[in-house]
Amino acid sequence: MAEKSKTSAVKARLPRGLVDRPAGEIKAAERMLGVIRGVYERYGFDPVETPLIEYTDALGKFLPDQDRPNEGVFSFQDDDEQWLSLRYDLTAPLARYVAEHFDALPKPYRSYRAGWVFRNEKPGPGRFRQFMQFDADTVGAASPAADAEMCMMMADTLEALGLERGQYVIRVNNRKVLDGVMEAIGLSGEENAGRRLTVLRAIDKLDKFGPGGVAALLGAGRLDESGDFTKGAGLDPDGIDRVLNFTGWGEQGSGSGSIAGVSAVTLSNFAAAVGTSVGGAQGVAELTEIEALVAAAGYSDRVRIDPSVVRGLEYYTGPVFEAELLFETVNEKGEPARFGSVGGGGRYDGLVGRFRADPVPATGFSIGVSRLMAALANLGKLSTEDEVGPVVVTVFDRDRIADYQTMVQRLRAGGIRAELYLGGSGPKAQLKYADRRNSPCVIIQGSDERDRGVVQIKDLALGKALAATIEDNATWREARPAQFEVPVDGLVEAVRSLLGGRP
RNA sequence: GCAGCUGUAGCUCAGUUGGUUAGAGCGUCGGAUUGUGGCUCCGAAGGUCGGUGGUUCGAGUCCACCCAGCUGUACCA
Repeated sequence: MAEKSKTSAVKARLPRGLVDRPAGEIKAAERMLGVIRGVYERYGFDPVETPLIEYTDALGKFLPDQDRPNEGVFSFQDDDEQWLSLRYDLTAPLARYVAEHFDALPKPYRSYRAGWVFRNEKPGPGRFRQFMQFDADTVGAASPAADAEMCMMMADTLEALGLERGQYVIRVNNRKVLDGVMEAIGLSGEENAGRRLTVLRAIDKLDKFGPGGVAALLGAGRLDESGDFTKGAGLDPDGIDRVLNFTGWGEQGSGSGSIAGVSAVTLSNFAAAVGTSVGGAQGVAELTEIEALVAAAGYSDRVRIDPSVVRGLEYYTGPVFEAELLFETVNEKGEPARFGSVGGGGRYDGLVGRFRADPVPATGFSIGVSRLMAALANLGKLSTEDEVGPVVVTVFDRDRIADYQTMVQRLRAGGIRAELYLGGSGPKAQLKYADRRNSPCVIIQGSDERDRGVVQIKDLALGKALAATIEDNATWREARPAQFEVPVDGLVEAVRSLLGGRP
């Protein structure tokens, strides 16, 4: 008897933060991507694809001059010692692509792409190290009309996927306004760069900690439940008040708390909050124009100016957007949970310019496909049921595999998904196999049927329904529920009509 | 990175003050039924008890260190 060598066996295991995708999920995802693609195409965007791997320096903010690329990015060295990385978003590779083919592309250049991106960081619930994004970008258009279009297209996309109005909102802010406010409270200048970042991070944490927690982070700092202390921005009480009021979480009536007609109120609030800041005033002007375009197109109920949107701290230079789902749901533990952000974007006027002498304005939006898919599944807007399997032609007589194979080919030629049972087990196991494959029916031809020139067709779904009323196995087998026979020549037609009667 | 919690069969878990051969349910496979998927019944396979070292006559159980996972937090293009 051969010893099983357990110690030498490689353990089958998936690296953490990564997931396998079974058939049902892949098919559901394909349907969903098809819907998104349809909307983007209708808006006049064209597909473009770039590789999963880029030179590390092309990906952006990461140090060409350090010998080790930043953590958070999967990187390795080519045989010529150059650093390569897996892309961590789709925007930086697009900027590289546009810069490399700048003269050949029509400007403004409008494109979309779906693809896997990778982040080498700690995974969490709903956060993976490989996930899919679906982006659309307009490169070479400085007009706020390009930003407004992005927001409206996202709204259209979410509705095309089955979300109803009121279940989501596209929130819009402007990085220049945020900078203007900080300038107004005395945080301008190089020496305050760190504190500005802390303030932005604090604002971004509203959904997690609420206004009280944000106030703590703006001031001295915050102690979390585990006893960990996060150092704050160190603003004085007046500065904290002004930031909170600006965001609308203080006593002011604007901002994320209200819904109808807020944008106009928020904008006037902004104008006051940025004070004399030139950049801030410019940001307010851009938002005002976006708001006017959105209103004119009838999207004011879905696209809203909101001071709490911060987004990527590094490369956005103007308007920033975020698509947020508003409905509550329950997680697997039965606790109420919110899906929150399922996508975002903004204007990144500096990104293409890193590769060229002259700046190139650009704006785009990115959808987190996996997260949005989870939300849609939760809402029942995405069918994740098992697909109907193939018709299985069973092998009751090992010597006549060629005959069975012929039946399979006839079914396939008739446009029916079908397969020959290729295992080595007996009839019982074959039926069990077909059941697990979720086959609509199996084809049976033993010697009896062969002699009479017929085949048995067994409707598995109907049989399952009938089984509920039968208790003992002898009767169940005797009755052969939902099974009928047809002449061999009528096989394809009979299967087709059986399938046709299915929902 | 920091903090807390948890590691026993493929999965979910039980395992007494430290005591003989570590159990259950589900799942898997086989049989009852060699021409028929469900139900039922019978049976089988499946474990370095996360790892290493220590205490002890004796460790799944106690101690130390390490590893992994989960949760929170930091960071997040």
